[in-house]
Amino acid sequence: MPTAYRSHTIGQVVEGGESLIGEEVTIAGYAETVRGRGAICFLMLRDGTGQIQAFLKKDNLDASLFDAIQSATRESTIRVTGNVAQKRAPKTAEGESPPPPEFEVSVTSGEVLAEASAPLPLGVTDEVNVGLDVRLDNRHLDLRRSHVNAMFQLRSKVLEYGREHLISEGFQEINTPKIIAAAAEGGTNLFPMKYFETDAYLSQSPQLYKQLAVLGGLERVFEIGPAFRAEKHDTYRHLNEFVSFDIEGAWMDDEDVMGVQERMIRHIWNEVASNDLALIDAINEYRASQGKEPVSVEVPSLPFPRIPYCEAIEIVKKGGGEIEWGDDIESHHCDIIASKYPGFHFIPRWPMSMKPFYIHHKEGEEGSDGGQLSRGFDLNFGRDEMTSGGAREHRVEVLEQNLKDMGLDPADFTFYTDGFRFGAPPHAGWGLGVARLLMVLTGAGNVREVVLFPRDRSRVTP
RNA sequence: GCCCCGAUGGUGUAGUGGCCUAUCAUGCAGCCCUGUCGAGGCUGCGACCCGGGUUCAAAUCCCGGUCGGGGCGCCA
Repeated sequence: MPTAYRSHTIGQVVEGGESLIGEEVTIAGYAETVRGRGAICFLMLRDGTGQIQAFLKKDNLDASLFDAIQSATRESTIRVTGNVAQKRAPKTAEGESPPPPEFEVSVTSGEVLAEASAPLPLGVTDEVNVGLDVRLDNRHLDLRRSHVNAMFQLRSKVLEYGREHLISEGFQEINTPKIIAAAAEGGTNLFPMKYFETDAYLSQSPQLYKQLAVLGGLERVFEIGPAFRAEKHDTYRHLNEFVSFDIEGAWMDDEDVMGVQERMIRHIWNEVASNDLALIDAINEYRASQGKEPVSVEVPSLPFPRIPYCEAIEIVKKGGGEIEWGDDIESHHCDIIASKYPGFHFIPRWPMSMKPFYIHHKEGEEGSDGGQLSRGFDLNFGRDEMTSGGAREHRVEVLEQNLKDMGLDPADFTFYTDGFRFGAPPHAGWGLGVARLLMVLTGAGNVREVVLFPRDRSRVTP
């Protein structure tokens, strides 16, 4: 649709050039390069949909406008009006076949909308590398780089396809509070805040609230929302504010929700592979310039491998890792497992002692040393954990015992446990780190790459 | 919280006590050329994180600070 500033997007002119030849269009964008200092001038304009060359001839337009555009700095925003024409073919080396026809706009009028300061804090099209910190300090410019832009377009697609899939399985979208009164789950540090005269915290997870929604009869719910953890970690995969893709479903167990998850991930990969490979190409073009292997969207087959905790421990032991039943499976252990299962894989049936109080267990399900197993699971991709989930405890007396066993006071959780006193459906769910999934899809080596304005231990701005 | 590493023009880098009035690329400014197209050619501009110390001499060695990177822990 035309807007006040343009009749066409650049993408429309690039793709529909043939049928637009001779037609007058108005386009607007960032000046990627401005070449020519004489009687003619080439302006490469870029908007969110593509890029195109605008051709300016001094004879064809107002002299002061010609000078203004010709001397415009890179990344200035410019609007031009002119006729679409086929570009003259570039010189090609002998034997090379000429490239397909391209189009340009032969400018007759226009306007410099906003001049960019020079020099730029980071080059949008420069070949030189830029450090992540400089990029994040200037995210507004970093985002103009095509592969970065592509990553965030993919992020939107991942959320869209994920939503789409869950809705198709009967899930409803909810929103839970991010300001909470008490330590919701324990186990992690929360950011304290003042809520008027009361002490409050930023929510670490929608866990307890999405369960209450299910207990209330909403049956199947999901939420895409922020979670906050006041942990001083400093790694490529942790942030203190992250977006979590959460689901919870009544009358389901751990195996049921693993099924939801693997189908959702397959759907996302499937849709990206059929609709969005241009975005992957933009990323791969950049990766090639950095000497990196291209990423490919390989739709995973179902079911994902299930490697129960006990078996995972054995794999780690056989692989030379030092680990005992009851230990957490750490990153270097995951490397051993990942060498056998490089893609997505579930690790179900963790020891109950390692899982939160709300995870369900079945009496009699025991590990090799007799320890109680839980119905909690993780989803990993390679060495990285994507998801934590499980069947939830729906028996209020067990729930209260679990709280006590973990050193928590049931009296602090009545807002939650009261939800179980009047009939509670067995239910299950999971939380998936959106950015971690995106790291897999885009090949990003750092979670900060795929988060617009990441919040880590030392960064609260921009 | 622990371990390791780093900080040089706007950006990315070279540099291992004197060869540094500091390299290269990119950028920026100007000129030339040009229907260019990763345009090209020429000229110029621009930097050693901060504070102490060692030394005849410090970008370089030492101490402290600040900021950053990698790994671990913990987790999504």
